[in-house]
Amino acid sequence: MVKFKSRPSTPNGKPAKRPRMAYMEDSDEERTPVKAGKKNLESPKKRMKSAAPVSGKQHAIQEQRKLLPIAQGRDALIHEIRENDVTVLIGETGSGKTTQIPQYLLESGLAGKGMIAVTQPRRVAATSLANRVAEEKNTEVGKLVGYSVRFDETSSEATRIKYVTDGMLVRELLSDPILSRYSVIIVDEAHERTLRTDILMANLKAIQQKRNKPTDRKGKGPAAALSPLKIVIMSATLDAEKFSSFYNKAKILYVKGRQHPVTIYHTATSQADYVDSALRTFFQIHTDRPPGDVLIFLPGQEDIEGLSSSIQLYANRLPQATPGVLLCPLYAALPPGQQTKIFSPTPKGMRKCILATNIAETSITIPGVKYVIDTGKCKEKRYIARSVGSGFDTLLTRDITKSSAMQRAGRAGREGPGFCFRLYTEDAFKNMPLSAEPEIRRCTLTASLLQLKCLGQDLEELEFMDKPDEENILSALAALYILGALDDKKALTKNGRDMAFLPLEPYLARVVLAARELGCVREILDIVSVLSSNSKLFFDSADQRDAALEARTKFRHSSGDHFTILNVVRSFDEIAKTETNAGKKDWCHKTYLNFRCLTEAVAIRTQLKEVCERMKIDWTASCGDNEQPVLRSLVRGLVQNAAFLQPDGSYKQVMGPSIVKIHPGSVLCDKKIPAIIYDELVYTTNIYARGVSAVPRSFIAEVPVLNHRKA
DNA sequence: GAGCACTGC
Repeated sequence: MVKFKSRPSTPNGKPAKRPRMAYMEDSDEERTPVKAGKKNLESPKKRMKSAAPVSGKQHAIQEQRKLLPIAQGRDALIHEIRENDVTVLIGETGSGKTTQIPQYLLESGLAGKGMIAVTQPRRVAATSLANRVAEEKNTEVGKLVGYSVRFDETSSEATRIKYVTDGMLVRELLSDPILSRYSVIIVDEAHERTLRTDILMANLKAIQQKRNKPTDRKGKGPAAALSPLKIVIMSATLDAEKFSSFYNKAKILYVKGRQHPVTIYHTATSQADYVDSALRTFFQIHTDRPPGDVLIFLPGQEDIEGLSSSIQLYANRLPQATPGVLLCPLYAALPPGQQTKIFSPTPKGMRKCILATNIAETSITIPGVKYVIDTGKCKEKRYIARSVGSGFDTLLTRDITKSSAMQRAGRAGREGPGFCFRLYTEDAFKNMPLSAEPEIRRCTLTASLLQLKCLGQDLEELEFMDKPDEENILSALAALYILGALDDKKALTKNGRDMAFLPLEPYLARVVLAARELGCVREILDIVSVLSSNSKLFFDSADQRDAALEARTKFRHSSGDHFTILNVVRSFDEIAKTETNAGKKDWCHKTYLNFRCLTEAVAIRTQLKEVCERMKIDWTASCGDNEQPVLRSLVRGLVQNAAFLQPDGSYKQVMGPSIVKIHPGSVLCDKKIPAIIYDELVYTTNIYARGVSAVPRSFIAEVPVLNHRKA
């Protein structure tokens, strides 16, 4: 039995005055509430009438819009944004800020002749928001309202509101450094502080200084013809002051959300085994509480699989009268077919139990959840910079942050009053950091540094909300130098510019450029496309491990994972010649390959071929069955990731001090290979090299930069 | 002997 404190507490840790407190409702912060002001431009009624011919569905949509919490503050919001160059808007979940504000700004004429961009950290968000807003505007997406994400652009000359991924806008800087097409840029989900959001926010500050300078508008300097830029930063409640002070004390506005009350319980004592506590808590809910689905937050796949089978075991032993349990695991690497189960309605007399990673915190909203069990744990990727180019990523379980805990609790109150059981004490909650450290402080900066170099900027000089770590910058500089993207004066080389032009990680871009010299671009594009796909090529869940290994043996290649990938892609291409989409899917299913990964890889490859053509790279050049050019190309990009076998069977980095092991998922695991190169190094239970190939030692020695360093 | 989540002309 897990003991929870009998008195529930509020999500932000303050004692509950009322037993059922609305999520995020109380706060002592001084706020500028947004209310319908007197400076109304037009009455709400008039506004709705002006919309296109009103069908029944349209009417319902417009009625719904009027009911959104943000609707009553419309005119005041427009007024504030008109008066201020930068506005920080804090909007709680369900306020409607992301769909409504762009429309308000357009309707008020505030955008002038320019476009309104709304940035999102995730692709799905950008596309689905554009669809939603187009529907509200009673038009097709791609006309007045459009979107732009990688591989998928739906916008036109007529587009005035464009939903884009933040990465897309950063890319756009390369061709249009002052983002001249836009008159308003709305940065949404700014609190997530992704690397791209931070780079964008730093650039926006500089761009606005250029575009809004009064002296320039009088006709002096190059900015004379520039139209001013409005910036709106939108975020969840935390960190408002930080955004505001970054933009010279920008005005902060608050919009209320619409969220059902969530009652929160903390455990009385801290729990040694969070998986076991989650198991007990689930059955306490299942036997004591009324119907409603349960969402359990766990750090990763391993815990999800473990807890899932324990729950199944105990559920089978319950008395017949107890409702059945429908288990739904949910993590990114799960085959999509098994993810859809979550959205289908819970069968009568059953209780759905969703076991999810962080993916359910922001990316996927699950209907019907009434109870949340929060283990208080997550996994975090963190780059450890080590002297010259020998850093590695860690992926370790750690405690979550306050903002994450609040987000998780909020997932219980989407459709009605809910309950959140935190498997940690109230003190533990109070001691959590407010929000996660921004990515710019904990991720590899190599790709961003290269992009900035192309803009004539530098990580050291650009003004960021949080400064990147010195060691991390040095490590990125070293990496780019080794790849030949920067010269010894830290200046961008021709090679570097070409690398930035390719939509690939710098090291993979270098592999493609090497393949150009060695005449094996065709093979390299096949490999690189899979490596830069988001999803994994091979599925691996505990229950089907042996069958999967068996089905895949025909792809295994003795020189390692890169050639194994090439074999898979070649087979898939063969199948694709004759099979329909369903046939390809079926083939993937039988061989335990991820259809999504291969589909994405094919899209990336197509894009890379187009880019190659523009760069005058012959992508049809092939080396046939000669493996040497392919391995040489890989070595050129992965030279930092080379390791030699030691007498004791371990591997030692060539350019760093670490002892590494070959990841168990690699085809070269347990093999004794004199020299290897690898895609990445991840520290979990050991320092593991993932994506490994065997290469002749001489290939590593012949890379120019190593000769340099010896000389 | 093992894989949090995202993104890109």
